[in-house]
Amino acid sequence: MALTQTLDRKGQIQAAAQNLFRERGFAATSMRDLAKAVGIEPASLYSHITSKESILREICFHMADQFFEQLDQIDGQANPAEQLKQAIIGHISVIRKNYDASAVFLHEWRFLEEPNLGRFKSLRRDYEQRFRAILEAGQAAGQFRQMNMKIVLPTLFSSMNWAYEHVKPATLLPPEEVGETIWRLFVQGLEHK
Amino acid sequence: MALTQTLDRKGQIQAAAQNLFRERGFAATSMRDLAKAVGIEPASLYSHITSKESILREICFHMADQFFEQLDQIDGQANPAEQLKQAIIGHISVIRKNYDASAVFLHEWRFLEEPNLGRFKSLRRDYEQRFRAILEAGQAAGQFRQMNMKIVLPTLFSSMNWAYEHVKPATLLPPEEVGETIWRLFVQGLEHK
DNA sequence: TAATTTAGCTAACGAACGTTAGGTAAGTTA
DNA sequence: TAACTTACCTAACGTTCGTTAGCTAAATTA
Repeated sequence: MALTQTLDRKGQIQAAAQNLFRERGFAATSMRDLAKAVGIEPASLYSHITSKESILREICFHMADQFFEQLDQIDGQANPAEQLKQAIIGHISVIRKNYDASAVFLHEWRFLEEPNLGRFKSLRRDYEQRFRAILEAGQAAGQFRQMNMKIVLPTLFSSMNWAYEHVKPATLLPPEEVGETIWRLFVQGLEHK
Repeated sequence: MALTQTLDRKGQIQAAAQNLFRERGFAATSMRDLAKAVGIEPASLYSHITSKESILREICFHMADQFFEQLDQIDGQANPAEQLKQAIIGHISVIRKNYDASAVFLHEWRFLEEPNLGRFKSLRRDYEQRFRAILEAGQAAGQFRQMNMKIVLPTLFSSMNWAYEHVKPATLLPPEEVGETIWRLFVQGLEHK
């Protein structure tokens, strides 16, 4: 990440780890790679962290916190379509603000060890349920058509999560534009009315 | 995959590798893990393959072949919306027929070494262009609304590619149903007309 | 049947892995 | 100033990594 010089050592390690874990994956990144990126000896990392997995753990759970915080800012009075729009834009904004960390959150969580792995999966399930509730409210209110939620829900998440895996230029599209386009695609479809 | 007993050794190695690379990732799967899954000694693998990367290479390019074959079966006379439907269902069918291998294709290709990595990326770009051409034909014909293709195209691919990463029950939904639901979502949207 | 190939084995190579032990020199606190 | 803490170092630990060398016994071919 940028502005590394303003971070303390712990922060530098986390930032470098986010970047390396994103680019090469957790398993293919060695502690020696990480130490080199930070500019210290491998053994010195252990003055600041307790294990390789602990770095991954902090990245994953910190991202989870941010996704939940964003959900809490949705207008509870708005109609389902409007709530969905806010949730989509919020989700994408969190990804965009944490380019490296969100890729790690999305792809590398499986290298968490128990009990963290179980806790993580549980949080993820809760988060998905919040989106499901919005979609079902839309159906109950007659605003959304009846569709198989087992398909629509993962499709929505896949659509929101693509942002991290593309090259920088594409990801520089403003989150509001990406979010609104995906939302319009989902609500109105490609076809002219 | 099932029916291992009907495969020759090379085929068994490929099937086991597809499964392990999907479940743990390429980097976190050792040749000793692979040998154990096949039931032979690690060194014996090298009677059938030339390197760990060569296994990955065969998986990735074999999947690429299948995706392109599927595209060639689309009805060139049909209108863009119909062509899109066929392309989506075809893409998802290929994934479904190759549950493990498609996950490897989608996630582990970055561990290819040059020049295979470059060749792979190029094939991928070509494949995406074929979908883009269908969408743009729909816009040119006035059937699809004008939307930012830099967003719509990756959204479409993300939507099609989720199938592999979910637990078995969800993936047992028939490809036609998944494909048609995603297609309807894209063309008509969630909202009632 | 003799010669060759195939498919596996044991053993081991050098390199890289995550991590720990133990020390040093500078900065901080009592 | 003396005691302690912090942030790093060098050195090395035991393990695992992908892969090779060299062998054997069975299957195949001449």
